[in-house]
Amino acid sequence: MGINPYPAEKFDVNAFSKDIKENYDAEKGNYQEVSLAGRIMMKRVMGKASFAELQDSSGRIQIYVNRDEICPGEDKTLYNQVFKKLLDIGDFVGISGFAFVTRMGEITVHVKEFKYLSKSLRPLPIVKRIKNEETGEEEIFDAFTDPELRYRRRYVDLVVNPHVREVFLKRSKVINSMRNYFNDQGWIEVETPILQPLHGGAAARPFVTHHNTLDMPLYLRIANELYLKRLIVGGFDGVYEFGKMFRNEGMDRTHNPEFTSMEIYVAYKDYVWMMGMVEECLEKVCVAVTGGTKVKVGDNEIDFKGPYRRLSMYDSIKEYTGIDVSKMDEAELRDVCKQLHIETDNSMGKGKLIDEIFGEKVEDHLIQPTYITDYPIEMTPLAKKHRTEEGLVERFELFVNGKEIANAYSELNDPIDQRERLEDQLSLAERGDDEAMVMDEDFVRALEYGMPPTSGLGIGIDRLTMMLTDNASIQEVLFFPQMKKEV
RNA sequence: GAUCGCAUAGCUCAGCUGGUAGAGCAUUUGACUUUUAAUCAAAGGGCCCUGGGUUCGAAUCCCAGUGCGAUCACCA
Repeated sequence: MGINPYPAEKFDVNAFSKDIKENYDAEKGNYQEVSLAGRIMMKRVMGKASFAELQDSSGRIQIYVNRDEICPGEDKTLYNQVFKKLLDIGDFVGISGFAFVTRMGEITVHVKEFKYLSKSLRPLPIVKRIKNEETGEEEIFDAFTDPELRYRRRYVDLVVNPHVREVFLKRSKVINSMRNYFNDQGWIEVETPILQPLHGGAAARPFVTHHNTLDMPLYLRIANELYLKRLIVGGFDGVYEFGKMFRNEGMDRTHNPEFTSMEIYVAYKDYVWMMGMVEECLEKVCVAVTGGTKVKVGDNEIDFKGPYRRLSMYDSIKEYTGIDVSKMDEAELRDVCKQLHIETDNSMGKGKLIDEIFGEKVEDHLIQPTYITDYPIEMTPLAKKHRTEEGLVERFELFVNGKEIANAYSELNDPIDQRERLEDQLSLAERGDDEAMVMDEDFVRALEYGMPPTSGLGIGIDRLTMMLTDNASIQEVLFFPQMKKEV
């Protein structure tokens, strides 16, 4: 028939379905020469006239096709063969025509020209949506819901499930609004190595790879903290990076082997200042993504409007267990764990025991955004010692809906203290702790050149997006979550 | 890593105590010039996840495996 199913030339679009549906006014007579392109998602043929639904990037709109209008001469092939027979759901077409309202009251594009843009060889899942006349709610039939198929063929998921598309648009807004906020403060977006000779900056098992020319092992980064602090040494006042981190650990609904974190370091600040910054930033992000400061997460309504409650870790334990652990030694803490029915083992030090109690008894209660401050020194080798409290560091984590979404310190900039703390980690590693940090001599050397007092912050972007889109699974906020091999 | 659940047509799902594989939508053919989950008439469509076993006979029962999900443990 001489029809190219995959034409090379461009097709100029001058309107989107959403704009037409929102702004068409029969009295004004606007949108009388529109060109749209998209996929055919439904077809209703009735002899010499037909209706179809065209889906473009903004949504769907009904189109009306009349045989004698798209085929004015004797040759009715374009309508009878091409439109009625060959055109399948999922095919891309370009149309030109004018907007009007049907007898049923639906804004529709009356097609004058019709062009094949691309053929779909595989059938799309057909998802039907109908408005229930009694309730007014939209009911969905034959939804494409199988999680395995949705994740493996995300492209199909995105075509047929508009709510999925919406999640990823929000994810983009999370990152963009945060980036805009940082840029407005004059901080610099930077990039640091993903392939690192040492996997520093966090406690996790890395992925290992090998560089052929250098003939040396390289690690996919588990964190970028140590590199960002080198840049503060180098004289930047504020640096931040959005980037993928890689951890070779278990997978579940909140863990993917690669995930996105945002880390920021600002010179001449401390963790108290950082709490104020985070409040301001998250409030703006929440408004950008959801339109307001309140967001529904599961059964709770979270309000991201600052200021957030601030509670030291010891006080939080006292509040939810009635026990003051602040002066306890390791043996006493072990007794407390026993009393609270928390399992412990001998490798756990004082810091770990406190963390266990916190995790078991406090975390779940922290629904509205809450800063937990001042952590035991043992678990935090990169944070500065507390200015007044012995045995603690200047650190906070932000908890929302019972989950941690941000972690921040007054950064340790004393090179002698830093070396000792990393050496303590080494001895932990020798005792069998496979999550202990490694010594990074160059990083300590950088601190020896002098780093200004600095506050640093890390936010898990995937987790934050899950919260702001009310998704319980990380796979719902990643386009392509890691899957096992397809059989 | 442990426990539990699921796997049948392109999609969503039935399929009982074992006896020729089912529906709706989609697809194909035909009718229909403003329909809207269009309608009406007809047709095609299956490695019942894989491999063993029990049985005269297995989608169904048993064992093993694979994939996915949920809960738990570890972590962000």
